[in-house]
Amino acid sequence: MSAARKAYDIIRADIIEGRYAPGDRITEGEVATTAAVSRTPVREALHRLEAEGLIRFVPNQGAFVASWGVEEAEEIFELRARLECYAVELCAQRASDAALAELRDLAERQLVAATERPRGYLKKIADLNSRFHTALLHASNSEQLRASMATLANAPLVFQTFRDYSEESLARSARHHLELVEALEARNPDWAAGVMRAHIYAARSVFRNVHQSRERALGQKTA
Amino acid sequence: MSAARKAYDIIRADIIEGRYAPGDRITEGEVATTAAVSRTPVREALHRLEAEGLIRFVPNQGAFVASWGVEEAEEIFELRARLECYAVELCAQRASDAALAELRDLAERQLVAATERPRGYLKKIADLNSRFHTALLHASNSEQLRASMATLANAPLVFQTFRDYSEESLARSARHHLELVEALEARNPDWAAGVMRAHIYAARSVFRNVHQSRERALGQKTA
DNA sequence: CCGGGTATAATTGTATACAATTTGTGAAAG
DNA sequence: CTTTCACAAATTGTATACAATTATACCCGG
Repeated sequence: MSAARKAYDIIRADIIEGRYAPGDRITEGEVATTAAVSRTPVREALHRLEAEGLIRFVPNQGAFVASWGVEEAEEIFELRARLECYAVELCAQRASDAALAELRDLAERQLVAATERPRGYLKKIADLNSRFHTALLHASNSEQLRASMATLANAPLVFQTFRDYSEESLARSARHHLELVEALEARNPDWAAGVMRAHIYAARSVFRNVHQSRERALGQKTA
Repeated sequence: MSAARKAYDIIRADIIEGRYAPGDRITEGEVATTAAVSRTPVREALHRLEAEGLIRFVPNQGAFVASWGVEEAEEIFELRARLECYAVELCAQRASDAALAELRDLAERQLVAATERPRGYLKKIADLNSRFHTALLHASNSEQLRASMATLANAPLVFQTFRDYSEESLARSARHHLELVEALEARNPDWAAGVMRAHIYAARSVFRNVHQSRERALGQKTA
């Protein structure tokens, strides 16, 4: 594995898993030491992460972990709704049978995990969910779309909220995926887009509820 | 100006203005020489351009100028339709009066240029058009949207097709901009989005016609 | 004449060294 | 005691040097 990739993986994991807090400054030297590579590939990784929206660069000051307000989160959901709907429309026209089979497999395993809830099922669901959306994007086979979506691959947003999903919401999310596959197998772009819209807006609704709960909790704490 | 920015500007201009053909390989050393900087900032610029979709990286082989088929062009128009519609919806809610005034000014000047056609009006229209869409994006005030659109800032597509616009198409494009401003001033997101959709799909139509003409011309040539 | 393989050259990937800018500290003046 | 200026430490930005990988050219065998 290349040194740049190594640095990228480490920094990304540190951000997503919360070892860097939003707004934190990431110094190149520190990462270079922990990753046991030089600063050059670290800079490369940081710039890539900036393009993906996980960090922001300030000239001559370095990299800071991006922080989203609730407003920006709403925008991300809106953008995902529009772009992923387009993705599934393309999929309905283009996806190979093999790709559809893979999507079905992922969706079915996610539904099993969501209903049977084995040990560590939350992590498993998050992983399957991520792979499902990635596979979808891949099956849409559009380089331009992939590039646009890359900036929204804000896994933190999805990842962090997953543990706040109710059991029913988790199952519904998995069922959305399954219905989406059905729509794709039927080669019906409108159906697929409709399911995807519902999927994203349902996720936004969960996010809003969680956020409001947190706000209330904070309000009581400070009061 | 930083060396990285310098290299970025040079490479980008070389691609957009056709000095690099699609599929061409860009070697770091060559750029470093012409830009009079070291390879380090050149690599940085290349990676940024990759994020913006203008070039593609192959590991251990370097950077290649991206090439779009007609299929990819269609995708870019689709993506622009969806993203810019969202942009104007945000604008209708958020844009300051000053921003609206600037947009109106740009649109009016474009209409004048399109109807009176002074010397060098094509370049002027291209410039005003570009500034209009940039101002729109800025007024929408969404960092996430800006990042997503950056990957589609494929000026080559817009720039090259402008000289193929008929006089009527040029005027219509300018009128679209004016009506869009009117919709924004009325704070009506649906109206604004509708105008934008029409605007983009009209542009796509022109592109298709031009493309088909070119195809025919090529067909006769080779026949 | 053509295909394969090896050696050489060119290019990318990485590390290190240096320059430029910023930030933090501390002492002196008010 | 606070503020301001200067200096020092730290960090980013860039250049250069080196290692690893890939492309090319040439020679040899068929």
